[in-house]
Amino acid sequence: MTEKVSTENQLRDVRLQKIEKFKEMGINPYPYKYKRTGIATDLHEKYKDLKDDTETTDVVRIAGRVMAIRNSGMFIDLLDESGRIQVFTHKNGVSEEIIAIAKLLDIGDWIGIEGIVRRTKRGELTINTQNMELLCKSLLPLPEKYHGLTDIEKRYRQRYIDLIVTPESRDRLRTRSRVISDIRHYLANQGFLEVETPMLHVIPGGATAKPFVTHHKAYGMDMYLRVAPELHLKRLIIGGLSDKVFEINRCFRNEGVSPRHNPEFTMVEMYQAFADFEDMMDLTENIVIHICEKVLGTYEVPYGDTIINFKGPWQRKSMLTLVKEATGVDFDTFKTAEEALAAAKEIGKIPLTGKESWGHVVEAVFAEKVEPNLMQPTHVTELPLDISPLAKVHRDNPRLTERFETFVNTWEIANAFSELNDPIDQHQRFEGQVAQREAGDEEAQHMDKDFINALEHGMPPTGGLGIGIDRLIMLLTNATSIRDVIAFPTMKPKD
RNA sequence: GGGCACUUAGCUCAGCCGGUAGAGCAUCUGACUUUUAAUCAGAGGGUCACAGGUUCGAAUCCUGUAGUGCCCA
Repeated sequence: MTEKVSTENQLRDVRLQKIEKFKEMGINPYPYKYKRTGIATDLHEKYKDLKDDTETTDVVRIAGRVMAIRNSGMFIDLLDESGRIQVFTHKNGVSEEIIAIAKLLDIGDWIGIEGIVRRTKRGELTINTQNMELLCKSLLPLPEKYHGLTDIEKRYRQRYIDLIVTPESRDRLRTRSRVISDIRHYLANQGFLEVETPMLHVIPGGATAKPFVTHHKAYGMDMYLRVAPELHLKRLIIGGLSDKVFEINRCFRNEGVSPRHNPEFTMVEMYQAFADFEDMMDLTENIVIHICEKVLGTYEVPYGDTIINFKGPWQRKSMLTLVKEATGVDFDTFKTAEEALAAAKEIGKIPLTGKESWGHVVEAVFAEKVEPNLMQPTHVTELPLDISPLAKVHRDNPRLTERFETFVNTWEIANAFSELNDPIDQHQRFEGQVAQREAGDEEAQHMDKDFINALEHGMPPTGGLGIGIDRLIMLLTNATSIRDVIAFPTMKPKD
C-alpha cells in the first residue's frame, strides 16, 4: 500500500468506513423517507416568544443537512430549505444507539430529528433530540464553514455546493423563480394566453443575432436553436389563437460570453392585438412595478453604488432627442448617411467603419454617448427604421419606427414595437436584411417566406414586447454577473 | 478577438532577493462538556493548474497552453 492517495480520497475513505459501521449497526445509510412535522423558520416564528432557558413539551420532527458540529456532537446546526436550527443531543437523554449514530455524523450528512422544542439560556431555539435517524450519509467534505466557497469558478461549475453553503445564491435563484412565476401570473390575469413555440428553427429569425446550428438526423438537415420566438408568436396572433399571447422560455445566441451575456438566456415575449408600442411601454412598466411590489416589496432597488427607482411613470424620450441632448447634434437634419457619418466623426470616438446607414450611425452615437448614462428606467423610443426590420414605420417620420428599448442601469432590458403587419413592407425589409447578410453581416436576418405568407393572411395591429429576464433579475438581486442568476451557466469544460 | 490579473492541502489563504511546503477550518486520536467560527493537546494530509526553458537548485524567474475574473472591441 505505497500508493499515494489524495487528502480528498482519505477524507472520503473515512466516511466510507463510517457507512460500513452504520451497516454493522443495522442502519441503512440511504433510507427511503422521513415524516417531518416542521421546518426551521416556521419553528423560529412559532416559538419567537419562548423565553430563554425554557423547555416546552412540544415534540417536533425536523430534517435537514448537518452544517456544523460543536462540543463533540452535542450541538448540531441543521439546515433545511427554510433555514437553520440547532439540535442538542445529550448522552443522558437518549439511547446508546443514538449516541453511536451522532458520533458517526459528518458535516454534510442528512438527518431527521425528533425532539422537544426549547430555548437555551443563551437564547438559541433548539431541538432536544429524543430520536435521530440518518437520512443520507455524505462522502465528500463541504467548504469551510466561515468563509464558505469564494472560488467563483467553482461556484458556477458545482452549483450544488454553492447552494449548500452560500445563502445569497439560494436567495437569488429563489427570487428568480418567484419573478418568473409572478410575470406568468400577472400576464395570465391580464388575459394573456401562455404558449410554447419551437426551439428548433429551420430559419432563425426574430432578432438580430448569430444562431447556434444543430442537426436533425432523420430529416438530414441542419436546424437552428431559436434566437427569438417572435415570428412564431405573431403567427399565433394571425391565427387568432388569442388576442394576447406570451411565452417565457430560453433563447440561444451564438455570441461572446460576458458578465451580461450567457449563450442561453430567458426571455418573456408577449403580443397584444389592437395595441401599439405605447401600450407596450405601459405593459413593461406595469410588469416590473408589479414584481417590485409582489416580490421585493419596494420600488427602490439597490444596485452597486446606486439605487434604482422603479416607481412609474418612467422617462420616455426618443433616441434622436437623447442623442441631441448628449451631443448637441440633431441627426434628424441629416438627409444622408454620409452627412450623419461626418457628424459622428466630428463628435469623435464613435466606432464606425464608414459603411453604416443613417440609422446605424444614430445607433452607434447613442450607444457611445447616451447609453452609459441611462441609469434610471428609461424608455428610448422611435428607433431608426434601418435597425428595426420587424417594426412598423413611425406614423409621423418615415425614417423611424414605432419601437422602443427600455434601459436600466445602462442595460437594455426590454425591446418592443408596433409590429410590422404590412406583408409587402416586411418582404422588402427581409430583402434588405438578406443583402446585409450577403455583405458579411452574420447577425442580419434571413428571408422567412412562410412568415410573409402568414402576414399576407392578415395580422391585426399588434404590439409586441420582449423582456430579458436574466438581466432584470440581476438588477433586482444586485448581481454583478448573469452567471449569478442562472443556476447552471454555460462554462467551458476544464479538461 | 485584444490587454491585465489569478490558479499552492477538501475549503479559506500565507509563502519576501531562487535553497525543495506553511497556517486556520475540515479530517483522525485523545481531553472537556450547554456550545454557536466551542475550547485544549497531538497526528495525518501537497503532481504548488499543465507543458517546456534558465539554473547546481524553481511554488518563486522566463516562454507556451488551459480555465476563470476584470477591462476594452
